Amino acid sequence: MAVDLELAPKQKRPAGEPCCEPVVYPDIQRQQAERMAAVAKALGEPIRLQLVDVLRKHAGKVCVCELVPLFDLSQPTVSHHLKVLRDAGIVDSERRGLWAFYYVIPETLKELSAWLK
Amino acid sequence: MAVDLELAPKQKRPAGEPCCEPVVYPDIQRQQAERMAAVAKALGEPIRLQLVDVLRKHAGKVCVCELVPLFDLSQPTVSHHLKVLRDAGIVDSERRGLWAFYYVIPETLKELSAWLK
DNA sequence: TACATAGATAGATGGCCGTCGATTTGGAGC
DNA sequence: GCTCCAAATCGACGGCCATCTATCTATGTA
Repeated sequence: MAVDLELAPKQKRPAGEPCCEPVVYPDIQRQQAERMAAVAKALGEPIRLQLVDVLRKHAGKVCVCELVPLFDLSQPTVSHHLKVLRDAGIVDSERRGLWAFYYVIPETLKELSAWLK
Repeated sequence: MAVDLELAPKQKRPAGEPCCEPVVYPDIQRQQAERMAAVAKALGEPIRLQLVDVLRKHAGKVCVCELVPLFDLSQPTVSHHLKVLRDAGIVDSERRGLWAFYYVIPETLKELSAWLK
């Protein structure tokens, strides 16, 4: 059984002892994982990922009034999801008169993409 | 106001009419977005992303009994999170005697990484 | 001024999900 | 058979979150 390269309990140990040496997991990695998890969480809702998908398909910025009819959801619900995406730093918005235009911030997605790779 | 390249309401329209032409959003893209959202959702919990982080730091496979003491969580909770990751196709496991060894399936992460890029 | 419209916010509701302790499963060894 | 142990599953609880309707804010127009 080739467990040499693997992280396995080191040996048989007396009952009552902890099962194995704790693996080190540095705080820096922990913090970055938490940051990435926050971005992933925002993308974890199908509607939000679809919003991102639509937004980045357009070079410019997309009016909210174009986004709402794409989904079988109320306007406040879409507005809520856009806010979640904005709070996660995935999109940003810009107001022009009555209209609000949303656009993707590519760096945030790139950051997660790089972490996953 | 330069909205030429942007997705903006096309014109003033009579009251009562829908606010704008619906943007086309093909079902294929919708389906893939939903698949990617499922993966992102599984990664959206800090503990789960940390589990993935630990697993991929090791070339081989990691025993559950090594993972549990890394977090301030009960054994059933860690087991639950591992199951969520496995159901999403992000990790898989292999039993050897009393121990269970988990490992990352790199393709799934690559797929999401590519989608984000 | 008043009115209409786009989008954001507030508050309520229902369901999902993370967590736990208790129990079960299944393999190892006696 | 029996016991011990690692891991998974069960059942319950509590909090978070997606959704809605209703309302508010802000801007444009008459």
